Amino acid sequence: MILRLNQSSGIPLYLQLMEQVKHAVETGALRSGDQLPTIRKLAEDLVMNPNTVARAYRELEHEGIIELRHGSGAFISESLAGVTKVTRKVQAVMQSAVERLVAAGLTGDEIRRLLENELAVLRDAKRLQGAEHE
Amino acid sequence: MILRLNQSSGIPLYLQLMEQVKHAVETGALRSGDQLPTIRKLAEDLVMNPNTVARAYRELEHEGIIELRHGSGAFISESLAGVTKVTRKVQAVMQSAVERLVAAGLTGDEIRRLLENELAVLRDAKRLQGAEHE
DNA sequence: CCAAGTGTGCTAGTTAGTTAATACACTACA
DNA sequence: TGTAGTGTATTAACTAACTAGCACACTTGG
Repeated sequence: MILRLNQSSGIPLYLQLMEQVKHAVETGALRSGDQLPTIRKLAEDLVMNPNTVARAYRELEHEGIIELRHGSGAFISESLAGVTKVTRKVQAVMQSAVERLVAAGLTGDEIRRLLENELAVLRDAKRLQGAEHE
Repeated sequence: MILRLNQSSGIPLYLQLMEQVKHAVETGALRSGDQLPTIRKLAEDLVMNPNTVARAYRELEHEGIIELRHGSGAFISESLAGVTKVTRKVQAVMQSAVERLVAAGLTGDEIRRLLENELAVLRDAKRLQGAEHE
């Protein structure tokens, strides 16, 4: 598995790392039990501070994507077995929607706004049902 | 038209203002030619610095949503006439997709990631066609 | 032509987020 | 059992974004 960084993109390095690991998991390039590069090793390869890699790993663990074992290393979680299949179906839904929107001439930003509006509507609806807003 | 702010949400005030103006335009609460509140007036009503309102207005102008006239005030652009009808259709596409995804148990964040992935795929596809990345 | 009301520009203070430096604690294995 | 390799924790420097203060410039209407 190959990880790359874009130092000048303005996107935080630790987020770039998280994104790439997630994407690798979703596409199947990384599977449950696979070991990730060591914090120090990866930091050296990418010429960055180990703390930054550590932060990416820590947050990935918090999201349940990976598992950190103290003296051993970082591994893809075991509980992600059936996830990819569901992901495929769900991806199809989003893909079809995005294709139609792009065909209608919308830009990425406009599509994002559309989604945010829709999510806002749902939040409002929930609030009216008496649910707590997180 | 009523504008409100959430001081403690962590979302920048000027973005909250922009969002609400955009939403009002999309829902038809504001129409082409309508005058918006004065920068100072709105700043006073909402207990914030006029510069923050000015920033929101400036960026809305840059996006073509409103038009600023120096000694006069701020007005909704004239060129937004047919926009809302297209918006309706396009909203329906997104709404249907989001409903299905929520029904599948996905959270807002997960749906956002799904969209970002899809947009990334499109960007990559375009790049391979030789198009320039903005 | 003047005065009140409008948007504009420049500058600085404040804050939150990101990254880096350094020292610590746990685990595997010879 | 000790040592090399792993993740962890604390602190500080750096950076970018947001907001505010204050002075300027344009327009309208009397």
